[in-house]
Amino acid sequence: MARYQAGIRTQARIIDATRQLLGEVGLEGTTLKAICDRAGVRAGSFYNLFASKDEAIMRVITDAIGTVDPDPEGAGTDTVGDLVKAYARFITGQSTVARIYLQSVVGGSIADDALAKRFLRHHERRVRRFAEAMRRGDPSLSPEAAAQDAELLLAALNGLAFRWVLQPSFDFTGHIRRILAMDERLRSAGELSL
Amino acid sequence: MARYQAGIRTQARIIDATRQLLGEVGLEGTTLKAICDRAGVRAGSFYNLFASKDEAIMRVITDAIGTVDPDPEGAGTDTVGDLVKAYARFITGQSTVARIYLQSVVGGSIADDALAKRFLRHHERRVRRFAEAMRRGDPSLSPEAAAQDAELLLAALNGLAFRWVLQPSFDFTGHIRRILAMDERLRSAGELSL
DNA sequence: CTCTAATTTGAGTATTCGCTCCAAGTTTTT
DNA sequence: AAAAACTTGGAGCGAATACTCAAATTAGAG
Repeated sequence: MARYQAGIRTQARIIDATRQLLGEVGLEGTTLKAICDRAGVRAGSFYNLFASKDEAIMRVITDAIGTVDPDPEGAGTDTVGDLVKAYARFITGQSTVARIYLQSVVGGSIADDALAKRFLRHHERRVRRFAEAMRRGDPSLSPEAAAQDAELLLAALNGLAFRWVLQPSFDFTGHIRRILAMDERLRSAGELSL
Repeated sequence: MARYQAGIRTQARIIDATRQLLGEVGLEGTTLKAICDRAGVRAGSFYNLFASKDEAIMRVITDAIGTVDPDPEGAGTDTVGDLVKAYARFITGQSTVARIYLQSVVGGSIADDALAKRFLRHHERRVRRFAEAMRRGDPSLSPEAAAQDAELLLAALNGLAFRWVLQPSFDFTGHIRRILAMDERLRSAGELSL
């Protein structure tokens, strides 16, 4: 949409404002007026550059999801522990986006199908990474079993993130460490999956 | 508020309508008008019996949470497997409430502190149940370790529920069975926690 | 420099929301 | 029979929402 420098800069200001607001006041506080006020722009300008409010919000979310992809090159040398740590960093570092992510999935307020599918693809990519790392750690693991174990481990991680949203004082990183220690123990013990 | 039969019946109709709507159109579709239309009541009557729309919604949620409490007597003979099964039944049977539950925790739209605290208490009670069952299965487990393991197991269960909301075709019960099998294996193997 | 198109403005619109108030009538309890 | 609770029907408030549009301004390609 934007072709001139002015438009491009304005777009960037709007995205920045949207990102800030999502972090500060959440999804429901991020109104059009709030975005425009913070970006220093009238509603007319906004709609000259964006088709809808949701478009701006989706841009923020998808941008954030894209940037937190661990090991985007997929070098294939990560251990399960590395991936768990990367996940924990995502949650604690980008707690805003994490919350929005949970919120969008569960709420359905923004969740048009496109976004839901995107989240799903993101999740599946992550499952694949985890499964590959698991098989590197234990080559005897079948691809199917690894995928299921990965799904389960990620469920636990998401559940801990959820728990953290429910109670910010919850010791999220402590439980992550616990998972890491368990992974360590299991690997040295061999056999038992997950 | 309601003291006469008429008021009590109307209250029940309103609660029913609210519950149905939450299931059919979600939190954001459950407007005052929708509730009143379905209950066959004018707004004036509604506010004669409820202080606010949120009060009605909170009643539905807290009622639902109360009814799904497994083993309300707390007989103390459940195994971890029983509790996992009970949880799975809660999710698959009361998926509406489960979704609202996740939504309320994560969304903050209804989440006044009272409701958040209630959810937290509910979760903590569940953690306690799980931890007790774990210690019955393995008396050598310290209370602290059991509590942490319970927290982790519940995180995994919540994560699976979340995953199911994200993709309704997800094999939720299959993964639950997987957890049950894992629990079985670990118990026969002794030692390793969770 | 000029002309076109992108951009911005400022003042809207239309709708929905939760909620209030009231007068009049009905039902239930005391 | 009196009092209290309840319902109706409606009008309407104030605030918020996402969004629109004509006109003015500005940027940039030629």
